[in-house]
Amino acid sequence: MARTDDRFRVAYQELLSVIAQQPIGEDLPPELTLADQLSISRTTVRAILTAFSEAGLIAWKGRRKSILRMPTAKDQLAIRDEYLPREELERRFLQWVLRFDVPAGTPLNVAKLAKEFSVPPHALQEFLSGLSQFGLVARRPRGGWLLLGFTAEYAVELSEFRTVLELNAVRVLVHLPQSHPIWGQLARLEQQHIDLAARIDADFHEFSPLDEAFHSAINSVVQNRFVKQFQKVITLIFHYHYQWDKRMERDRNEAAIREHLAIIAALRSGNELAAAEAASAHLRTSKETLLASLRVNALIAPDGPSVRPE
Amino acid sequence: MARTDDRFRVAYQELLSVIAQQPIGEDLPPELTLADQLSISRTTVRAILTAFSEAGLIAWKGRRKSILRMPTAKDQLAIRDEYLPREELERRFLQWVLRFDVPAGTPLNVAKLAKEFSVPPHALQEFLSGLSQFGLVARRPRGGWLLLGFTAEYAVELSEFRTVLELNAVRVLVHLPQSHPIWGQLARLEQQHIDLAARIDADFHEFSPLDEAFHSAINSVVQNRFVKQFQKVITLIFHYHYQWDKRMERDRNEAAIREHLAIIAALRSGNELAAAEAASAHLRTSKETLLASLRVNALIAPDGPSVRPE
DNA sequence: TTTTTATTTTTTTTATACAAAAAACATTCT
DNA sequence: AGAATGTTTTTTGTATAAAAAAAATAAAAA
Repeated sequence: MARTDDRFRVAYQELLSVIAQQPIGEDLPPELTLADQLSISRTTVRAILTAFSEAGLIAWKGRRKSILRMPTAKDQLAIRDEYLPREELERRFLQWVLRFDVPAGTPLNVAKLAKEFSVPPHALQEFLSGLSQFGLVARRPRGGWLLLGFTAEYAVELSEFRTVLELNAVRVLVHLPQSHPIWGQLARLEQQHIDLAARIDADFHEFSPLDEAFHSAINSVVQNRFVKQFQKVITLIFHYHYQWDKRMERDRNEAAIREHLAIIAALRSGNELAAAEAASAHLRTSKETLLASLRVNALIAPDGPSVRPE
Repeated sequence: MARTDDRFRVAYQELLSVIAQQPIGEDLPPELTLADQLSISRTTVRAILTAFSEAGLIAWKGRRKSILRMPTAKDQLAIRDEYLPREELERRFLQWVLRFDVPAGTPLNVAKLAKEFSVPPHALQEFLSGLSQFGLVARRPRGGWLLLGFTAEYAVELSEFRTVLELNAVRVLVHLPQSHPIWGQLARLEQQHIDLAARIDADFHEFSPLDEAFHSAINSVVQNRFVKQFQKVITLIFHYHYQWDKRMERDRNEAAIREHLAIIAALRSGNELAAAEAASAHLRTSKETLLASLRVNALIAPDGPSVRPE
């Protein structure tokens, strides 16, 4: 039919709670002010005010909008959340792709998938179009979409690309002056690594967020929109896979902590080659881990969506 | 209404010309064979055959489809080409963005633009969504799209990203064995550079394609889908800008040829550092040229939609 | 039994309609 | 005059419809 009135409903509820916190008889600010506060257009503000007026919540005449009574349960407006927000779709779809490694070349049915993920079909279409930039899906020559899937080759190329970007960041970082905030950050991270290493037997699962913090700190010294773009996918994919492969997690994490500490030390030494070598070594292990987790996942989930390790 | 029958019309014309080249009385191959030949589904083949049969072109009964008469001018079907193919849209849109450097933050009207570029609105929507990955456009918080535009910062970040990728390629290339085909390719390119240098006064515009060939040869040694993805945008943007800025074209090209030759020599020496340094120097000039062309373009194209004293 | 055709069912693609929301414009009140 | 409101016009997002094309299935002929 027409576009949803979700925006109206959300703003309605918001304004309702504003009214609830004010005394009866108080005047509301001008429409434009309300529009700014609620981040909506004046049109929508007026729609809400009309609704309030009809409900007897306010007396609206000219530029006076005085509160007549406190809102009750009856004034509440149900907010339908049939549709997922874009980010949630992204998360869910990637999870779907990465979890059951769907065979490369599976055709996707847009209408069905849209229902499954509870988004309008065109939203999914657009989302797929975005994903095709990352090579996870592709448009079929005669219409429709193909899921290219998260294959071993994909993982290898992603790892290599990650290495290129991160080594570049390391090369930049190593020459930054002592006054740069990154050094303080690294010192804090170093301490956290040492702390965790001391109690690794008990708390080895605390490593995952620390890993993410470490790598994102290193990459933060490169201010480049293209790099950031990819960083998003890279962290997402590495992070997901990390969560599954539970074999040897303790040992793996302990080893990674040592590698991280080696990188920090090398960075501090100011020796570009040494730093690059330390980072390179760590990224190599990381790549191997990713590939191993792919293989394991292929073994434990060989038949369709039935096996959910959640 | 419904989807267009462009596919039908194109295939119709194609099959018509096939018939025209065969004697009367000849039988056409099975539907599936025709479908494969024309790259369409059997359904569409049958639709065409039905049309031919009704026009008295063929006698179609069971699995016999014999040609009754030669096609005449009346049998021709007009092919409407109202819509641009995707690639053409991409080319045109980028040209539009890059040419009139539209101020950053201009809102885009999807419906109008779709008409202007003669594509269905949703095709443009999808295209914009793809472009947003490259940071040229962005979705507005409250609906609609913003053209972020090709700003100087964008150019700088793009150049830097290009440098990261290309230096990586150089570092890989320098260690490749003599038997690798890239060395032969480089030798041929070197010769072409020397040739062009000798007649630079007359033929300096021949440099542009040579430049593209040179850089794409270097990058070809990195087989990575993410790298290739970006290579596309990078070459496109650099190439466009290269074409406009005609100031000092001869001198610029001559200098670039020298730099290219220096890179080739350094690569051949097998010295990674020297090669990286040579490439780095060239990419620096290239970045400067791009930035200069941006400034010039802002000066020489002060009419049209671009005059905005900001 | 295999190949080819006939028929039916899905799926994709486009157009259109329409309400919601935003934006632009005109008017009124302080 | 300037701020706020009332009114009108654009634009956008979603649903629906419908045709085209593809895919799947059943039937028939070689």
